[in-house]
Amino acid sequence: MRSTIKDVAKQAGVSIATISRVLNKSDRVRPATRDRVLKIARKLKYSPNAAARGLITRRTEGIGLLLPDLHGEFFSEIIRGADQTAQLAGFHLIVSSSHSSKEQIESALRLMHGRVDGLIVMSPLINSEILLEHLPRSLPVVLLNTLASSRHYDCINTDGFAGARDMVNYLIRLGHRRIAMICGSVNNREAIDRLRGYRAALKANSIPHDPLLEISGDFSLAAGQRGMAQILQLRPNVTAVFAANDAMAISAIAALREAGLRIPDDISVCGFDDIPVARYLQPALTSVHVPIRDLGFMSVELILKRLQPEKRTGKTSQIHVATTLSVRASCGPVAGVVMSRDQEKLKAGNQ
Amino acid sequence: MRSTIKDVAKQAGVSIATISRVLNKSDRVRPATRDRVLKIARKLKYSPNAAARGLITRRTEGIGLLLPDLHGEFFSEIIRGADQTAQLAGFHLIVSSSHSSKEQIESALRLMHGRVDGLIVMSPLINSEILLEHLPRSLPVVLLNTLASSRHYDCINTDGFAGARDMVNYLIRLGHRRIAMICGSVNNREAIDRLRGYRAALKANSIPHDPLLEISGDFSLAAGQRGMAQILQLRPNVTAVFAANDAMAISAIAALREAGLRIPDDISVCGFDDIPVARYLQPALTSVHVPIRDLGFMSVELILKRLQPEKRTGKTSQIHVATTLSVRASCGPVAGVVMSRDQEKLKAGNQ
DNA sequence: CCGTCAAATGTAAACGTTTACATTCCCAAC
DNA sequence: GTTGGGAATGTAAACGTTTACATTTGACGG
Repeated sequence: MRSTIKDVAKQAGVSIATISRVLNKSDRVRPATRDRVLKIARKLKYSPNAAARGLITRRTEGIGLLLPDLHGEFFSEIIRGADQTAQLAGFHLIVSSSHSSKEQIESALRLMHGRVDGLIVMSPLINSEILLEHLPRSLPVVLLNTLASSRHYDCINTDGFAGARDMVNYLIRLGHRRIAMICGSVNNREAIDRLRGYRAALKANSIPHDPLLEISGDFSLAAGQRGMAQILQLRPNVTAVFAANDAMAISAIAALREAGLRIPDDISVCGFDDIPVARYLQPALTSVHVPIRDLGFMSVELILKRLQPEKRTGKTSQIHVATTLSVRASCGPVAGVVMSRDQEKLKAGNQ
Repeated sequence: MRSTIKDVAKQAGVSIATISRVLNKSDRVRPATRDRVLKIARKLKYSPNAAARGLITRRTEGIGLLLPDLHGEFFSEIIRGADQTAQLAGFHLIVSSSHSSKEQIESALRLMHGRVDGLIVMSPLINSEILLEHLPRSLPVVLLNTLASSRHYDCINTDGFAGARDMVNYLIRLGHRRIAMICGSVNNREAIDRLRGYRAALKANSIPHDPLLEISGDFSLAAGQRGMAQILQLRPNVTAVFAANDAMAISAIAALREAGLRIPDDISVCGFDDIPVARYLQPALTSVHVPIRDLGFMSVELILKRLQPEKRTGKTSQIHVATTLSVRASCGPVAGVVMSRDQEKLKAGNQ
């Protein structure tokens, strides 16, 4: 049986209040007493019961992290960013992944009650009203890349629109006109943003929009392969493929290789997210860089801020995370076109 | 303010005990009463406070997951496997990453007290005694690929020794004699096992052991690149490189490409773990397959089993997880050697 | 030697549940 | 009509803390 505060009190010959004082604020207790208590506590391996303490203090020192069914490096980088920040503040993370249905998110939120002081919700898929309706009113909440972003909550959103637009603009400047996009999951906020950015860039460059070039996908490795198979039917029409995330870009490239095509000579491919492994691929993957770990870091920071009593209320933060282009080797000038000096420069770009 | 059981009781005109009965086992309460209570509970958005309940039931329905500073897909697959299993049983996961020092693991374990019913510890780095000493005696614990594996705890260990040995045997059968290994972190259990497997295979095939071919590394992307740079000094001596994990294999391949070498024609490369992305790389990566997600899954299962009162004590499980070889394109017969029919078959292998 | 006061420590209530035990209720059997 | 008994519900203790308030202690000035 785990030892309790009473055990320590009995052995030390003092009351439990004194133990509590020693362990917390050291609210003026005689040094001799303190030392004795500390020694006995250590001997008994005493550590306060979190439930009991949480009950009375109304603080759990926990932060809930609700994630969608994320795969790969994106997922782990978010968690690592969040956990590192939380740990520094003495908080822990309750991670819950895979929410798609109303019931799942409901039960996940219910689970969090009484266990966390704040909630980070990354829910690009869930219908806005359902989510907003079930969000606790009593807890600080951060909405991360969530479809239902609202003025009433602190929000962090990566600018998928601008990122995608910039990437497509880059492709266009390389001479590409027939650019396909392998899309993310339907109803996914990030997928929608990125698709919008793609369309906007085409429009701004007076390139007619061709629905056939918008290939459906779902951010998974398998989807990239399927999507590319579909695109290969359109070849040699298509000279560049923009995948809505890196995972799909990676498997798209694999499909291309299998078909005997060279990248970027025959066809250019780029991704989105710039996961750590992107720069080490063959060819190194051109991608829209998202500061993934910072997303987790900033989310926790926002929660911690709200936990300070004086910051409890007040205007919500609406954080816009900018993306940058990581230009690497997987995109080149359109095949058969002589490179202009401009394009040479572009291709050299940053690492 | 969040509503409590008292609020519900008052509105429903019954005692709090009845509310509790309705919400828990439905311990014979009149249907009319039950319906009334349920309706009011829903109206008030009541959900029981986890801390209060945990205090009295001594159950938190939480499982602690202590992970080392893991990167990439390995990390996320473990968590996903664990979380999915936990969710099905109504449990949640408290994830804590990054523990290297004694203090860190101590404080992480302290944090868990009163918050979890069981603990999964993956701690290949920590000194055995320190870890074992701080493990709670009162909680079910599963040691996952941990250096300090002990008969007194349920343990799950992937057979890194056999996996590495098999891989090196495979390379030898392909004709390789000068095989370098880029190692994992020093003092890391998995790194040690894999290195032992490498040495054992060499010895069994009467290939003299060359310390120069054991390159230090730490499982990170950067280390693979560094390691390969080191190996390139030895070329063309070395015909195959075995990286202790896939991340290092990936960046090793990148370094090789940068040096203008072809894989596997000039040099063969293989990894360990077989992360999901491995099969989509260029060339597709030959790797030792580890059922990563199952590791998380099985760990949670073991904890849940121990939580059943009748299974509380009893012989500990010592689970040995076998690896398999995922033979793909990144390894081939040694350069300049004519392929025998045997080797042809080997290379064709399974996908 | 007493009264005063601050410092040190103790006492007990509170947090929101669950649950053993007590009570009430109602109906059936005598 | 009384009694017995099971079903429904209520009462209160307990879980392990924190903390407002009460009490004890001891030093010191008068």
